[in-house]
Amino acid sequence: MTDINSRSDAARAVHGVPAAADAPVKDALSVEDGIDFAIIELFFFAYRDFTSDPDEILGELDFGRAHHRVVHFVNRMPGLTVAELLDVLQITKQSLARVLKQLIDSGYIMQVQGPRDRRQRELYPSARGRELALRLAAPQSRRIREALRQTGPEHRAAIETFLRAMVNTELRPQIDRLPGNLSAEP
Amino acid sequence: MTDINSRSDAARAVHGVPAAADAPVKDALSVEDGIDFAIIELFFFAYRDFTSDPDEILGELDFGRAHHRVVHFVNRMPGLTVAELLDVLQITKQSLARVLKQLIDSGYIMQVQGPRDRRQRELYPSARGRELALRLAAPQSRRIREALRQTGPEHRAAIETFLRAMVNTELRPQIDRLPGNLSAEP
DNA sequence: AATTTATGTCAGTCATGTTGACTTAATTTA
DNA sequence: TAAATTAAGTCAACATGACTGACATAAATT
Repeated sequence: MTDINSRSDAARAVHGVPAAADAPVKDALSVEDGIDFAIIELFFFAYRDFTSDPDEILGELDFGRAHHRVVHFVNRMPGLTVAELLDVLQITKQSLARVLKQLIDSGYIMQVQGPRDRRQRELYPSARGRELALRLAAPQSRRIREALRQTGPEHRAAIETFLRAMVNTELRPQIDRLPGNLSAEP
Repeated sequence: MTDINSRSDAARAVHGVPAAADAPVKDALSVEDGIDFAIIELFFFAYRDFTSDPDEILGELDFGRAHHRVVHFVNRMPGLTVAELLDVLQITKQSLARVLKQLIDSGYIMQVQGPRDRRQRELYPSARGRELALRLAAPQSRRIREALRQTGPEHRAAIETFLRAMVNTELRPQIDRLPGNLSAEP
């Protein structure tokens, strides 16, 4: 085991660490510091467990979270183009390419040449892809249902409003365009 | 560009894809399928933007999200041991080792030999580490404050209850032990 | 006819997670 | 006290999913 209090010169250069070791801070950061730690941490733990349910199913199929996201949005917005999918996921096309190829090769997602613009590829789920999307969403939906039950279902609107307000303003129109959201079609 | 409707034999073997191409499913998955897509998607988008704020600060320091989590919990639970930190983060010690070493080398986190059990290493932030934790938490807290304002602050309790209920039951005691949460000290 | 756009692909890199094997020092147990 | 267990650290190899940059093809637009 190396010396318990040592520091490399390289780190000192990058971070400008003073040569003299300062004292360890022993008091905990707390709400008194003006930061909403309760919700910050709840959000972290909640999201971690929220994603763990589908992860198990995905593991069996040798898929990852990236596959989940693609399957999800293709099922929610069938016929969307590759460019539109990239826009929703906010990743690069090189990043999408691998998982999309795997999903197409294994028959979960199908491509159809764009009817107006034949350069485009419209993405659709196959029956198998539809089934997978439902299977992945089911445990998440169950978790939400149970959490809402514990909270009191009358608070549903407030929770939706809060989560929507947590999203960057410029992305909210995109969310509202998803099917089955109150604000969608007339 | 390769044939738009082709499928490898390998994929067919693993996933048991039928030889005949089935038809693309053209209707969108929707609330009518009995799944709470609204909250599933809001949670996804909200968490993505929630983590993007600190990501920018971390990028400047050549740190990542893993560093953020370590800095956060060491500041919230100063003096916790390596084993306790692993328990909170739910990662392996080899995974933690890299980022923890970097944080110690660059003077954000300090180790103190356990007073009772000298095998243990208690982790504390330095003044610099405390400062970083606050700097990373600030934009997240601001986002939450603004979202709560839009929702109506009277719904705060419901939102906390909901998020807490989204966490796996067995982890809730751990959350409640964090400082400044109503249910903590008397 | 030239340019732009939509998609796909190759190659390399990085961050962060994993498993497995092993060491050292300290504590606990038999 | 000797043996076993525990806390922490380390080495090596690997997987996933992100990134950048460069380039190819076909189709649409200018």
